[in-house]
Amino acid sequence: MDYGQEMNTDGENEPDRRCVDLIVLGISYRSIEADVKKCFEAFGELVFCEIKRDANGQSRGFGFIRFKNYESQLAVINKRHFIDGRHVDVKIPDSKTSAHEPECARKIFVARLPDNITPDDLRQYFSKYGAIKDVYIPKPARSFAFVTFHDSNVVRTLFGTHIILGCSVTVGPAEPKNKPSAIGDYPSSTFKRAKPDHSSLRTLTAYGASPAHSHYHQQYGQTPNTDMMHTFFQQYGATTTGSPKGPFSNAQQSYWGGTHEEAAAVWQQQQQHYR
DNA sequence: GTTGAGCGTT
Repeated sequence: MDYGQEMNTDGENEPDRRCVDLIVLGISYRSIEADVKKCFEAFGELVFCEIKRDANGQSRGFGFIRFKNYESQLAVINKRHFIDGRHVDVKIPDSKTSAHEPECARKIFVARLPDNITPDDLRQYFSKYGAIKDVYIPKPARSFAFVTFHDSNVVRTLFGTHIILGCSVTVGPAEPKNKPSAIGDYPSSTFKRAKPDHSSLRTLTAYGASPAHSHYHQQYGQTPNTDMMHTFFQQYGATTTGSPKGPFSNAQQSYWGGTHEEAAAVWQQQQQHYR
């Protein structure tokens, strides 16, 4: 699914100036794609135009369009237009930001947080990177927090170490909510070779990281680093003090072996061990 | 064969 984003004709690769699919509401059941197209092409070139239909081909009265240039999108959005004698509304679809993209994609996990840091502190610090939707700090404090942005694109740029109020904190991707065992959500094709070695703590730790790795891959298309794994373990209260090389030394190689089921089992042991 | 808030079979 690619609508030509790489063309970069109008700065559309910049996070806030990208064209997205727009929902067109209130289309006449009699209208066809050409009618919708004709209406919106007056504002700029479309790369996509579609009316949603049921199994019988009957229009469902709404559809989606996408412009090539952001200026065009700006011109039509949240305005009322007329197609075939009916007014239609154009909006950013809700499905794009909620259902289609999980909330955790817009969320960072902040670890090693001093207990005296407030939500306002975090808001103030991270707002220089992008608009913030929510800041969550558990009560009582547990040395971590979640910061949710409006745009998922800033998230991946923040992974690593940050200094907030003189304290070094670690930022990593947030795991899916209510799913510490959401290992089944990750593509098992990622893990298909070796068997995990239950005899070594190092391997246990490495396997425990695989959901985070996989999640990272799926969400951000990059290979996670040691720092990020560190963050992941802290999320679950695991002891990660000491050299980063410590329990993480063979994380990479182990990550690529083993199955999700195995990783899940080992992860359970891992958590027991650290209690 | 009608209708009129909603959210996308790929």
